[in-house]
Parts: sequence; structure tokens; C-alpha cells
Amino acid sequence: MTEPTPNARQRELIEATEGIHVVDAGAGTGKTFAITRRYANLLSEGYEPDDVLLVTFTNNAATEMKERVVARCDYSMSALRDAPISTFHSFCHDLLLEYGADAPSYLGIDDQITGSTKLLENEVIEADRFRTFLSQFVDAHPEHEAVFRVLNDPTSVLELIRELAAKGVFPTVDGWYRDGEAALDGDFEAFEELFAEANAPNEGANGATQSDLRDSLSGFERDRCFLPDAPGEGELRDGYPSIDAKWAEEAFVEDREALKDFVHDVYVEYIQFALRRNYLNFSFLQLFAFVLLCEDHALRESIAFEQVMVDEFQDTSEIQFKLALLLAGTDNLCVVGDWKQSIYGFQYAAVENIRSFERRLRTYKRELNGEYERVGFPVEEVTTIPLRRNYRSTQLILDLSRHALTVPATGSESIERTVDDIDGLEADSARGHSTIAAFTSASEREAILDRIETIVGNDDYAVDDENGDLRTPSYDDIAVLTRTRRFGRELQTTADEFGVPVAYEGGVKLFETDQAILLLAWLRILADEDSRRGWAVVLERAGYTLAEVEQILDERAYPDAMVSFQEGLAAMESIGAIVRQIFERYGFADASASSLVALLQDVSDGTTRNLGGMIRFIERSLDAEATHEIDDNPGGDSITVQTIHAAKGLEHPIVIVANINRYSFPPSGGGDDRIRFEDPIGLRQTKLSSTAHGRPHLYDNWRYRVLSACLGRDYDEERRLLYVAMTRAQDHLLFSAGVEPSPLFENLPLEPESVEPELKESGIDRTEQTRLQVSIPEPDVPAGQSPHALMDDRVFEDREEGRGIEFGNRVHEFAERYAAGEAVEPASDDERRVRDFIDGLDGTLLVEEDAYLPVAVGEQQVTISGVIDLLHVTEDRVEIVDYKTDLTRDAVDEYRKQLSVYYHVVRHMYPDREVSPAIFYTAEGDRLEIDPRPMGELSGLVSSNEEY
DNA sequence: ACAAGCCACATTTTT
DNA sequence: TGTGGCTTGT
Repeated sequence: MTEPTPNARQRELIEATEGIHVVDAGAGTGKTFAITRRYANLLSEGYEPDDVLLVTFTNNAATEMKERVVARCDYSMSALRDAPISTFHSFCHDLLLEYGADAPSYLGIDDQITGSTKLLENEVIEADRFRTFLSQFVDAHPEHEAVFRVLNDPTSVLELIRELAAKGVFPTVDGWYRDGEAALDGDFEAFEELFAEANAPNEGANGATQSDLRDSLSGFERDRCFLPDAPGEGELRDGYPSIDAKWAEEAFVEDREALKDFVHDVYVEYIQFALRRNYLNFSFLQLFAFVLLCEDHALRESIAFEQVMVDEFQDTSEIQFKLALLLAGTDNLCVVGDWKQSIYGFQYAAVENIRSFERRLRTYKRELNGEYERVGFPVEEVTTIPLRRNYRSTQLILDLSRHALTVPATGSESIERTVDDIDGLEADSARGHSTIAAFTSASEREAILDRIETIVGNDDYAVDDENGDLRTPSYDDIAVLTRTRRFGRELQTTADEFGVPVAYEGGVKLFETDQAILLLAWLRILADEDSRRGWAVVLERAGYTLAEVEQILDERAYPDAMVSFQEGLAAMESIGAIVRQIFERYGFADASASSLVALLQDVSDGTTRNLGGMIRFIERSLDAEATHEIDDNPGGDSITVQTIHAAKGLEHPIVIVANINRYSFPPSGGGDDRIRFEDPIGLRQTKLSSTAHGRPHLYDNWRYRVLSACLGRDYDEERRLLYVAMTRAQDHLLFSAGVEPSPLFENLPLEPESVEPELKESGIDRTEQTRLQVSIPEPDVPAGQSPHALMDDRVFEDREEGRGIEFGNRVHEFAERYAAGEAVEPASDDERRVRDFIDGLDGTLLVEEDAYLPVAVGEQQVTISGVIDLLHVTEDRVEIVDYKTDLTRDAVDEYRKQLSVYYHVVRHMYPDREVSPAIFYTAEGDRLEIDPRPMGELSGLVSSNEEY
């Protein structure tokens, strides 16, 4: 990327190195550019990297920032390796490792954070542990029986804990940390306002009509069973057009002591449970870092940074805002973001952090300074710098995108804001070549592909090139953005049928899908290993409440239908048949299910595994976070399909926003969590356990029903999502829906066209994509032809004790992260050897580089793709390194082919340097140079991927 | 025009 | 669980 000259606003930001600044950085306004320049400027003003904290949203962004800073200043990559440029999570992680041993003591918890405390990233594994925890918890606490009875899903309680942690509500051993309890109680006055708003009469054609609240309470008792103290519908809706104001208080005031006690005890004991098992989750990382910085004044003051910058501030949570304040030693605080792009509410990001920055800043300073002055700097003066000049899109696209923020997302929703209230962006380019179009079709996926075929090679959709000229578009220029992953996967399947080249972004974590989780549960039942865990999952899935599950497990009185299903499974001959049977029962018939069937069948054929072996295979895959790509990711000219979330920060010449349909965008149906924490009503339970009619029964909580009717649903984030999708487009922007378009689609100022796709199946003469296939000689395992032959599966499987797939993956993962400059500790001798090896390299390190090599095979052009573990680039040489955890050298000939491919790719990338491929054997620390094979020989070792 | 009641429909995003 | 589309009643 060429580095342009900053515009006036950008320069203001770059040079404003003192005081509090909020940068309202619209989409495509050169935010990253300005931040890195500002960082470089700080260094040139004499700040050391250690003085400047730069917080990013992802680890990738942190790496990119570092690279771009290196390009702008005198520091080298290795000098910035340990500079505090990171995410909140990794910063907290490092902080706790160094100073956090006793952080839990501030909550009254004796357990420590030690060197062996690990971050547990895998949610499935954590959910599994939490389930175990909760089961023990309820046995130990019969006093919580009444609330526990209400639960139907353990992960919803875990999710509640995460939410509380993100909002700064922490437990102590005997109460709540600081003013946590007030948040749980809620804010009645704030609720009253919401109540009044929902209860205001509506304007009809002739006079007032009933309020939204009264309307939504119609059918109050239908399909519900309330406790006897609930008012009848007639009584509740007696008033007209509004219901009586007394109901605000009647509904809000409720005895919640038992609920609060339950949540408290679960929360604090789960923290202890985790610490004793030497793990923390993402939430606890931030929780303990916050507590530590809050309580240890000397530490906070010694750490405090002279400069703090936070990027993507619209996606920060309450706790992260407060962490930033605790880490800032001066008022040199700069937050950068765009409220219009806040799309991570489900991670408890609070748009208000940036929308009401000044108010929150003052409130949080006051809260943090309660009995001790933690935030010493003044917060009265805040300078806002708006970045409005957009270097990405045409004015047509920018003008339309503002409408996304004001479209009603349901038929009845009315929005007060108008387009004129939205600050617009100014396009830098004066071009007006944009096509903006919308289409609907009964077969939407085919219509999209059809449209793509029209676009490619068509100068009506010409695209800006770097030099300001227009050029003909290719597949590469097109991105299809979707709200749900599912549609993307389906689109890919259809694209494969019609031969349209698609790169679906991000492999699927196959073993973290519902399918795999249920499968693992049934296998545990069948093998009678951990069958209790298996049954728990199966029963929860079937809709039993946790209390019922506990009872069934204790009495081993499983439902008859399940037992006979189990017996049927036990009689099956092969694992493949068992898997198919299970999926059939649950109606799983999608890509994940069929990939699992294929993969597991293959694994069991290859090694004649028993059920126990299969269970361990799945467990290890989970542990290694194996991403088995369901679909191949071709490297050549292909369209991009990704979720809108994944597209954040990216840009594409042509964007098709797809699947803007009812039920999908916005997605319908919310959680059925029984315990919730919502602002401003606080902690509530939707159901109540009572014996009011003689027998224990779960009653609906009428108060919650009234409260939630006042809260309504907020579709702002869905609109922002649409806005983000639209502002990814540089040149052309299209919208697509099926037969039942979402109001988001219908209400945009567009004239949709109804389309009948005329796609022909075309499998001809297009560049084929293939994964590099290397067959590995296997000494004792019969070779199965695995289509999913990630080599690791075959080479390392069960070869040696403790050196399986998981081991290989871990070593690679460690190597990747270590080389990328992350603070990871080696966990095995192999990893120590990798570390020593990397420490000995003095050039630039490039990690996990994608390699694409076009090869002619007969008449066909084939692209081989692979990932290079490490490139070590010095002034005159480039070294290719591939890590292998093999104990033998059996496979070296095959590896030679693989390295040869990389060799030719890298030669092309660095024509003027010497290129040397090498294998690093981690078991001995041996570096083995490889003599690459000539290009001509390589075509013989690729095979088409058509059978995929 | 308005209110009320009934039915069918589909379950997301990921540091 | 809420939404939209329908019918029925005032």
C-alpha cells in the first residue's frame, strides 16, 4: 500500500499528542494509517515504545499495526516485539502472569494465579467443565434447589457470568465487589421512564389508541401458568388507552434475594473451580486484571502509561473502558472508533462507550475514584476529531449507506432518527460509475451466482484500479457478505455445483458444532465411558431442565425412547453406521454432518478403532481446536464469501449483501435463558419454582412478562451490521433477498428487481484448485484415502505416546505465535527447541504465509496451495522452514515435494534473493536443508480435488 | 379503524 | 419468543 500524505484532520490526530481525544473515524477514512502515524510521531517526540499503550481489537490488527509502525520509524520489528501493542485480552494475560498471583485474594479467594494457570479458549471444553461444576455445585448446595430447578441449560448460566464480568459486576467470597450489587438490583427510575414511554397512547385516525405496552400485553395469560398472586389480564389492562401506572412498581419490585444468592454462589465458586484446575477464561482474565489494577495502587502507578490509544473503541465493553482509565497515567488518552460500526453487542460491547463518551468518562472516573484516587487526571476537556473523508467508496455508495442506519427492521418499528441526523462521509474520488441494485429471487443462491457470472468480465461493472483507471472485474473483486454463516455455507455448496469459484472464509471448527457435541455424547453413552456426561448433554438437548437431568442421572431412569435408540446403536456394525444413525435421528443433513461422517468413517477404517479410540480422537481434536475445513479454500481467482462480522475492516470492489430475508436478517428468536441480566431491570428470572398448588411446578413469572414488554427489542445493531456491509463496497453494491425479504431490504430506497436465474452447469475449462497432496509412507497403519487428508491426520496419528495430531498442532501453534512475537511459553521440549531456533534468527519472520503455485497438468491449469510455517527473510536470503514433529525421517522424500512447491513460490516472491527450503525436526532440533525438485516434476504430484 | 385472537414460522454474530 | 398474516368482531 502506498503511504499517502495525511489530510488536515488526520494530521490533527497525528500531531495531537496531548489531552483526551475522541476520534470519530468513519468507515474507510484512513484510521489505521492515522493511528500508526500518530504512534510513530509519539516515538519521534521521544516517547519510548514502553510508554505507549496501543490497544487493538484483534491480535491480527496488533501485528499489522506493529508492521506499519516499523515501516514508519527507526525501530525494528524485534525492538517492537514486546511493545505494548495488543488486545485487552492479551495485555491482561501478560499482566496477570507477571503480577497477578494474588489477584484473587482481593475477592477473598485463596487460590492463586500461577505459571501453570492457562487460558482456556475453547468454549466447548469450557462448557463441558462448567456442566461438571454445576452438577457438583447443586449437590453441595441444596439451599439453591428452588432457583436451580428453573434452569434448562448450563451454558446460559456461564454466559450470564461472562456478561456480568464484562459489565464489571464481580463477586467476592462474601458479597459483591464494590457497587456490583446495585447493578443487579437495577434502576427503578430508569425503568419507569421506559415504562412510561411504552405506555404512552398512540395516535390513531380519530383520537388516541392503546399504548404499545397495553397492546403487547394482550393474551397475557395465554399458554402460561402464573402463580396465584398474578393479576388477571382484565385487571392488568383495565385502563385505556394506557394501563395503570402502578403496574410499573408492581412488576419491578420483587423479592430477588434467592436469585441473587444463587448467582453469587455459582459465580464465585466457578471462579474457584477454574483456578483450582489451573485455567481462566477470557472474561476472568479481564476481571482479575481489573481487580488487580484497582486494588494494588503501587502496581497501577508503576504500570501506568504516558500515552494510551484504543482502536475500535465502539466495540469495547464497560470493563475495557475502565481498564483503559486505570492504565492511563495521564490524560493523554486517545480513543478511535465509529459508533455506526459497533456490531459486537453479543460480546457485551457497549456503543455508549463512544456515543456518550464524555458522560461515561466522567461517570467511570467518579466510580473508580470512590474511596481512593485512581484516575488522577482531569476529564473535563475532551476534543473530538471527526474523520469524514472516505478513501474507499463512491459518493453514491456512501449516501445510500446512511439509510441503513434508519431503516425499520420490522414492519411496525418506527425510527426517530432520520438520514439527516447521520453524519455523512465524503468520497475522495469523484467517480460516479457505481451500480447499485437489488434483486429478489425464488432461488436466491442461484440468482446471486447468475449475477456474478454477468458481472465478471463485464465493463458495466468496471472497477477502480490503483492508478485511477477503470478495469474489467474478475471473481477476485466480488465479495458476498451474509448475516449468518449458514447462508454462506449453502451458497458455497451451490457454487460448487455450478462451477463458480468460491473461497469461503474461515474453516469451520468441525468438532465444535452441535453435531459433533451430540455425537460425542452418544459415543460416551455407548462406550460407557463418562456416560454420565454423555447423558447430560443428550437430555439437555431433549429439553429437560437441569434439575430433571440431575434426577434422571442419579436414578439412571433414562427415557424409554432413548434407551431403545441406544440399544439400536449398540447393535450397529460400524462406527460409520452409528454416526449416520445419530445424525438421522437429529435431522442433521448439512455440510458439517456429512464431513463428520466422512472423516470419522475414514479414521475408523484406517486404524480399526473402537468407540473409546473414537471418543479420544474427538476430544483431542477439540483440544487442538482443529479446524477441519469443510470446504477447500482455493487461492486463485475466486469470489469471497464471508459473514459481515468477518468483513469488518476489509474492503471489496464489488459487494453483494445477500440473504436479507425475514428470520435471517435480523435473525429471529432469542435465547430462552431462564436467568437474565438486563439494563435497567437488573437480574431477573423468567420462571419461578414453587409448590403453590401442592406439587413443585415451574410457573411463569408474570412480572418479567410485564418488564420485558417495556424493554422491547433493539434492532440498532442489525442496522449497523447492514451499514458495515454496505460500506465495505468500493465500486458497486448489490442487495439480494429471496421470496420473503426482510423489512431491512424492503424499506431501503431501492427498486428491487425480480430475477429468474438462468445458470448453466459449467464445469469446463476453469482453473482448477487443489490442495497440495502429499502421500506419506505409513509404517503400520493401513492407508485410507482420506479426502480430508490434512497431512497431520495421517502422519502423526497415534504414532508415539503423546505425539498425536494434537501434539503436532500444538507445536505448530506455539511456533506460529512465538514467531509472531506473542508472549507464549514453550510447553514441551519440542517447543523449547523451536524457541531456541527462532531466537537464533536475525532477519524478518513471516508466519503462516499462504503459498499458491499455478502448475500445468496436461491441458489443465491447477493451483496448488499450502501454508508455509515460517519464512526467514534476510537481506540476501530467504529461508523456508517447515516444522515436523516426526521422530523418524521416513517421510522426508514426501516432504521434499511439499517444500519444493514452496520453494518455487518463494523464488517468485523474492526473485533477487537466494531461497533455501529446510525442515526443522522439533524432536531433535535438527535443521535439514532440502534440495528442491525442478518445476517440471511437480505437476506429477498433484491430483484434482473433484471428488471432494 | 381498531382490537383481539389464531396460526405458522425459524433459532446469529466470535475476541 | 416475536413477528406478520390472517380472520372476526365492534
